Amino acid sequence: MNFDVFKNRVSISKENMYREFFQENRNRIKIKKAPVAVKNLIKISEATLALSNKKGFSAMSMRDLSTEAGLSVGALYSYFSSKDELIEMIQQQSMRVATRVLVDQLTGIDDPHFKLKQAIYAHLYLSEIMHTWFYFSYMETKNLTKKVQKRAIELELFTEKIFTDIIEQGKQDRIFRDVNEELVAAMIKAILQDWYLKRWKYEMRNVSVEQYARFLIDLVELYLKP
Amino acid sequence: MNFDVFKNRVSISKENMYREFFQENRNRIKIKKAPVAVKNLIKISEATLALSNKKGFSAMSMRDLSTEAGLSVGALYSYFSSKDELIEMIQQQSMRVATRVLVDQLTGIDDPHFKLKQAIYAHLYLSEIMHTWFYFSYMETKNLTKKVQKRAIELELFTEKIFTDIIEQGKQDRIFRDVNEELVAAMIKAILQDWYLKRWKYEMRNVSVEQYARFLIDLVELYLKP
DNA sequence: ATAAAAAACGAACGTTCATTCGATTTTTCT
DNA sequence: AGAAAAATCGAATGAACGTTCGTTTTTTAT
Repeated sequence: MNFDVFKNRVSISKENMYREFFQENRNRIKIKKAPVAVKNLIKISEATLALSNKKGFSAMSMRDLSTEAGLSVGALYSYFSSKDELIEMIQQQSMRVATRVLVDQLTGIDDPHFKLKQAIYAHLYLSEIMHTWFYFSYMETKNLTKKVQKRAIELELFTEKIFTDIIEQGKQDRIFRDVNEELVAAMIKAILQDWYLKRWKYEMRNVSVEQYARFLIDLVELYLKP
Repeated sequence: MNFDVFKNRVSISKENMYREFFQENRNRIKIKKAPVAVKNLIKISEATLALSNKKGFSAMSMRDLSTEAGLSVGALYSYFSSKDELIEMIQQQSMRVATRVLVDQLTGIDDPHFKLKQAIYAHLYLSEIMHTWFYFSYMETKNLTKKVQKRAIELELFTEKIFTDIIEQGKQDRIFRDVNEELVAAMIKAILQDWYLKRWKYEMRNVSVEQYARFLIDLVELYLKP
């Protein structure tokens, strides 16, 4: 599976993401019209992630955000009621999309070899499409509210469990050798995360997502071979 | 090599570290007496790393730091002239110790198998001893001054090159098979970093440093076997 | 014991922050 | 076209920030 195919299949339209989000939060958001709200929610979300990833969320001022998003400071507060709520909003929205895509990509697949491969591709490609959010989530989680931290940790463990389960299944089927599946899963996650955390390095060296995916799959398959 | 042996061998004494640092920066630091300065520099450094790792460096106020370090705000400014300089000071000090230990541990070793093993142990054990600084360095670098960022990137590439060089040597000696050494080195670094970035996870699961080191060494040796 | 030197103190300063809200502009509806 | 509703604006507010500096306390040297 190559990157473009995945991108199309998933077709995460930010438009759809935020329209759905707006419907569910009509009561909290002061804006009435969906098209206006969706357009600005996207601008705000992208500006927040861009600024946070550049100099850190707590160093990002609302004046900075106002400039970057092209909205007045007052207007920003029509979409959320505090800096903390802004983050909660972005996190809730992004986490939902990410988990939905991951689960969708894997349901119905039984063969551990294939499922493992698919899980790696899905993770990697997803982090490529939603790069700014993945990076933000990793780097800022510890600085955010307890509520947001808790959700982030749950996601980390949830995605890791996807791998643990696949490996366990493979062991039972005698397809994989007897390994410590928790350590292998943690190792896979660490390598997946390095891709979006050290983008500058891989770009510098002209390593493509596909190459990286192949490398990781080969590594894991070799390690699991009975 | 187990952790305790390493710990004794390198004997990174904070006392010595900061005494050396004080001697070199007598002109900048307003404090005259070495014992006083060293004692407080250690307190300040540890308090800074603890607070930053909990809620982020830019969210840490000088009043917070004053409380945590047990020194008045005014007294803090006898040791550095600005928040930025404080970080530069801590980084300079820690980076020097880290690189010195790594280089010392590897000079004189020729066998690629053994050198690779030693490099992994040294990295892992060092990050265990200097955990707060490694964590801080990873998480905060992007929020700091350009000067400090540049030094951090250089260190990342320097330590990665240690691995690239070992693998290259092993390939030439026909001990390792023909692999993309840049990707393998990046993978090793990612796994090494995961150890100090996700400590909570490995503690939760009772994984020891030695176990983790063994796992990584086995993985790499298996991957490199001709 | 006392004076001088060193260290620590913390209120005060000017700036920047998140957040608010009455005024203004833009859009919608008749 | 004009009135009502929706959206945007940005100056104002008070709290919190990094940093300074005259004063007080502690240590050192005589």
